[in-house]
Amino acid sequence: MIEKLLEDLNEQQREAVTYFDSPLLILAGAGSGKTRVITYKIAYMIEKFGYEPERILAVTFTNKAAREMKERVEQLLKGKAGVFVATFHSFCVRLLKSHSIRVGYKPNFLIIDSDDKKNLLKNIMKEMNLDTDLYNPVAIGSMISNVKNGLFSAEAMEFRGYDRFNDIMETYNNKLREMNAFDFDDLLFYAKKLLTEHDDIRKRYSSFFQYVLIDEYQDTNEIQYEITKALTIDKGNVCVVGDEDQCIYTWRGANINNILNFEKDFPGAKVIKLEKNYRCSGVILSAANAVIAHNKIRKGKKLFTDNEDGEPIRLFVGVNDQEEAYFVGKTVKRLIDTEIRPSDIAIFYRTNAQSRSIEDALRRLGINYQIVGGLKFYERKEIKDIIAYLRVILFDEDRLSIFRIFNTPKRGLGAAAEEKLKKLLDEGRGNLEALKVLLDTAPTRQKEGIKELIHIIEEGREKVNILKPYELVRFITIAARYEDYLRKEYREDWESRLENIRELGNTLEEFAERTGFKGEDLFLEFLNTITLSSDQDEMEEAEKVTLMTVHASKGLEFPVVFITGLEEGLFPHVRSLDSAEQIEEERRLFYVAITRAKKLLILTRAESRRFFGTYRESEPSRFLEEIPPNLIKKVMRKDRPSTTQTDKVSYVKKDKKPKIVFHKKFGKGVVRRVEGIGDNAKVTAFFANHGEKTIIMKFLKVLA
DNA sequence: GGGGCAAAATTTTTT
DNA sequence: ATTTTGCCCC
Repeated sequence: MIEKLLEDLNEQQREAVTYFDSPLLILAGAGSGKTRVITYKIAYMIEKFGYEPERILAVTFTNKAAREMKERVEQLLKGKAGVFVATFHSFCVRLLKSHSIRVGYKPNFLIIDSDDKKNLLKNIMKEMNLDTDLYNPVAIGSMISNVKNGLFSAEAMEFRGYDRFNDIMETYNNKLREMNAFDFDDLLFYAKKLLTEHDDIRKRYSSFFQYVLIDEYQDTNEIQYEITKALTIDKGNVCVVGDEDQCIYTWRGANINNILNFEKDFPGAKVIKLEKNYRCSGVILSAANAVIAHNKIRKGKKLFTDNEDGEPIRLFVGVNDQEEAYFVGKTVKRLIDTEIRPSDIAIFYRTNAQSRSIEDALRRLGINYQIVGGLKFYERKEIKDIIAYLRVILFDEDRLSIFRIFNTPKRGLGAAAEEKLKKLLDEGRGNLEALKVLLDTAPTRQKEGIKELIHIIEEGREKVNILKPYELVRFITIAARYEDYLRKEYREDWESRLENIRELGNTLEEFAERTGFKGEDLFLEFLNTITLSSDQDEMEEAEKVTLMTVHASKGLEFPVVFITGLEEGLFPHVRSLDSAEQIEEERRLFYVAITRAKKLLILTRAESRRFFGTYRESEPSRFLEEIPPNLIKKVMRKDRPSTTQTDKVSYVKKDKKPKIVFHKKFGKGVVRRVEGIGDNAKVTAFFANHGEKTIIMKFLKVLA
């Protein structure tokens, strides 16, 4: 049966699937059927050689990709396969679950996100009385990350004038250890430590896994390389798949040399190039080839395709970013009005800040869209608050979360009380005990607030293994009077925030059903899973246009792609102009963007763009000149944006009859204004007995 | 301790 | 231009 499947493949793909004699590097050009090759290879191993699925390790870049790969293998094998598909981070978590004791951690560890990391560093540096100009928490955080990833030593930082760097990092690591918590880098760092410094562990896993596949190998860092090597160097049972032309994460430690030097690092390695592109139109592929040919740091591939040339690439130049956004919106609308589905369209930009003007334009034109990246569901304040309560209930030593909820909602506990709590915790007490001591010494007007907190923690701990997960969320919401707090602090959108908390409860229930975890374990697993969720993992499959940064678009494809902001200083970004290497990375980024497009590619730029409130002239991106002019058709300005474009509110059209809506509490109302679209639109309506109210659309019924 | 105001920061890309 | 932070006063 598997032999029959091989007939679907071209010669190079087939060779890539069936080759097992030595370590294998598959240089997979964009759209060359890489996922197909990996899934067929896994199916082939199982069918032909009888490999045990759970002893095949496949590492992907996102959880979404992992899920899809698993599904596709199971489709091929017509049944459950149980292949071990993970991201590097989730693989490391699995490893640490079993062996964390060896690196001085308990197995029920917590993973902290970058927000926690920032707060922790902020506290540490405040305590050390450091100049916040030089010692910026986020900057120091990324330096710590670089040190943990082996990019440079702590001494190098001290040499650069950060003479307290080592102290900060040590304190930071100690605090994490006291909290039994890992940051993102620690997961890789300690997993690598397990595999390289504990030979029994390395032997156990390298003999357990019959084969290891690593996808997106061009974006692996030093530590990930070491992990790969530790797992496979004995038997050479490894296949890495990647494309050096798509390496776009060197700034966070990805080492392009991992892929460039694979043959040196894995003796006897074989290299197979996949150069036939099945995704892009001829025109789009020619443009991509022409652009990437300007790079020097590469192994060199030349993609070709049997696809038709297709439509020319369009280029639009707007006077400013708003006109650019308006053009994008209008064009999207026209495409949707004809034959294209919204979910077939993606709009890319270099920096998150650019999304704003595009969003405004789409909203004004009534186009449904989703943003991949940006503020994630679990990063919303109300969600982080409730999660902090959960964490305090679960982890007595979680110092970050106790401070987050200490006076949220307000319960009369200010800076002085916080300072006292801090002292008590510094003396080595757990959260609960510290609060109890605090209660004894607190002035009368603070006692109630502290009692409330103690009650939530004690009661929560009793209930955590008894209540259903969403009931615990409800208990917290009620016990902390969180709904009152939302009503008071967020008059505009408290309802949708409360709805988000309910959604958190639902997600917990689903997670419980799907994974079978219960009680404390459930919450712990859930928290760690959401911390490791990527932007793409949160992507919806709804009928919406998708907006995202070029980085976030990695691995995806769309029939229609817009690449916006093609200007010097923006794309390539101004912070990447100092070196040839950085320019090459920007070019790879542009190459990634181009090759996401299947049928139609639309490029845009603006002659002037707003930065920090003031307009600045901008030159066309050098990358535009690298595309052969005969592939491009310039689009002329036609309809200008309306002169009232500063006005973000779209008023109800006058020629239409007034809409009447119904609300559970306020009754019938007449719509005055609508801001936004869909379920999340803010509707301002006049209610006979309650006056004008602004309500989220999903809480309203539209009456005929 | 919290509300109100002025000053300062914001924009690279993220697991 | 908008959002976040920091400071002052009640």
